[in-house]
Amino acid sequence: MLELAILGLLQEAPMHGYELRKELATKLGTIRAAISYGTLYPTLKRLQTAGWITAAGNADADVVPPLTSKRGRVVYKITAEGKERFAALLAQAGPETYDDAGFGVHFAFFARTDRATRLRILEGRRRRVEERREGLRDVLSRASDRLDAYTLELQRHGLDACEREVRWLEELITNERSGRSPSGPVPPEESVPADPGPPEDRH
Amino acid sequence: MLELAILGLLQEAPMHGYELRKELATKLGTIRAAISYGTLYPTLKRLQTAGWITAAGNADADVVPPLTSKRGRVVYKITAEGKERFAALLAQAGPETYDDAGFGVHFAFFARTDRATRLRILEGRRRRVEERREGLRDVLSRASDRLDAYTLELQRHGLDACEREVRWLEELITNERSGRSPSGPVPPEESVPADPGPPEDRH
DNA sequence: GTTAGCATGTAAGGAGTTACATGATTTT
DNA sequence: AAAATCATGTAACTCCTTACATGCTAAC
Repeated sequence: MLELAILGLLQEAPMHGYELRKELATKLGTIRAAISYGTLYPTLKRLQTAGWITAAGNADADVVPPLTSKRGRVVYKITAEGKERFAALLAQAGPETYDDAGFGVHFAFFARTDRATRLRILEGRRRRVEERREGLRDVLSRASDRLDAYTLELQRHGLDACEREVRWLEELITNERSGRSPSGPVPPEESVPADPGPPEDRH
Repeated sequence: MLELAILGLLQEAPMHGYELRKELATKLGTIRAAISYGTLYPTLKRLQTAGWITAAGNADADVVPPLTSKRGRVVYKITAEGKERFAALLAQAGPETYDDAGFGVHFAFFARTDRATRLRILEGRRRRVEERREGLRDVLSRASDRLDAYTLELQRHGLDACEREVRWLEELITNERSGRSPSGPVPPEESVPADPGPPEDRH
C-alpha cells in the first residue's frame, strides 16, 4: 500500500520524506491517517535498495551535492524500474485490492491507470461491498432478535454505508463505460497523462 | 480491541474459540473482517494467563471433563477479574477509542455501558469525524486545482461519508440526552442488562 | 544565541495475517 | 470408510506504531 503510494507520488514529482508524508496525507486523507516516520523512512530505504527510487541531496549521494534543495534533506526520485514497478502494482489485483485501504490507494491513482483496469477494480470493489452488504442484511433479518438495540443500530448504519457505496460505484462504472471522467464532462486525455518524455521533471 | 470484544462476548455466554470467532464476525461485521485463528487462540491464552477468563472442556482443565460440550473443544468463561477488566476497558478512552475500529467496538457494547460514558464516547467520536471532515473540506477548497478528477472524487465521497456520520452521531447524542435508546421508543432498562448480584461497583 | 519547527533516522514492540500441522465429529 | 466440516493450535512474517535520538534552519 505505502509502496504503491510513494511510487505514485514520486512519479508526479521528486520529493523529500517530510514532503512526501504531507502529500500522502492530503492525497490519501480519506483512507488513512498520516503515516509515521518510523514507517516512511525505512520504506524509502527499502525502495532505494530495490532500485525503484534514488536518493540525492547530501554528501553520500552520487550527484547533486547542494543543488535541488537545502542541505540535510534527501530528495527521492523514481527510476525507470520504479515506474515499471508502480505500473505492475497498480494493475495487479489480489484480494487486498478491494479492501477499504487497497481500493482507496488504487482509486487515488486512477488517473495513471488504463480504463480496463479501472473498470476491473471498480467492479471488484463493488462485488466486495455487495458481499458485505448481504452479510449485514442477513444478520439484520436473521439475528435481530438476539442482538441489542445498539448493535443493531451499528449494523444498520453499516448497511446504509454499503448501499451508498454500491450506488457510488455503479455511477463510476457507468461513467467509465461511457468514457466520462468522474463527475466531469469529458476527459481531454486517456489515462497515463505523464510518462512520454519528461514533461514535469527537472523542476 | 480484540481483548475488549472477547471479554464482552464471554460476558454474554461461555463459548469456545470457533464459536467466538463467528459471534465476533456477526457482532463486529461492520467494523472488520473475521479474526484469524492465528490471533484468536494466542489471545485467548493471554487472557487466561492474565486471569480474566478460564478454560474448561478437556483433560487438563480443573472441572467439567465431558460435560458442557463435546471433547476437544475448550470452553472459555469470563472471571470476576475479567468483568472488571472489561468494564475498565469500556470506560477508559484513549485516542484509539475514536478510530473507526475502536469506536465500533465500544459502540457494539453500549448496552453494557452507562449513559455518561456513552455520551462521552459519542461526542469524542463526533469531534474526531468533524476534524477529518474539516481536513477534507480544506483539501477540496485549497488543493482542488492540483489534484486530478479521481482523487477529488475520492475526497468528495469521503467528505460525504463524514457529514453523514456526523449527522448520525448527532441523532444518537440527542437520543441519549433525552433517554431514548437508538431508533426505538424507550428502553425498558438502563444499561448493564445482565450481571445480577453485585452491580459492578466493588473496589 | 536560543527557541521553534523542519527533517531524518533507529529500536522495540503491538496487533494482526497467512501458511502450516493436527485431530475430532458429522455427513454421505 | 471417505469426505466435509468443526476445532485447536504454532511459526514466521508483515505492516505499522510509539518513543527516542539527532541535527539543521529560521525566527525572535
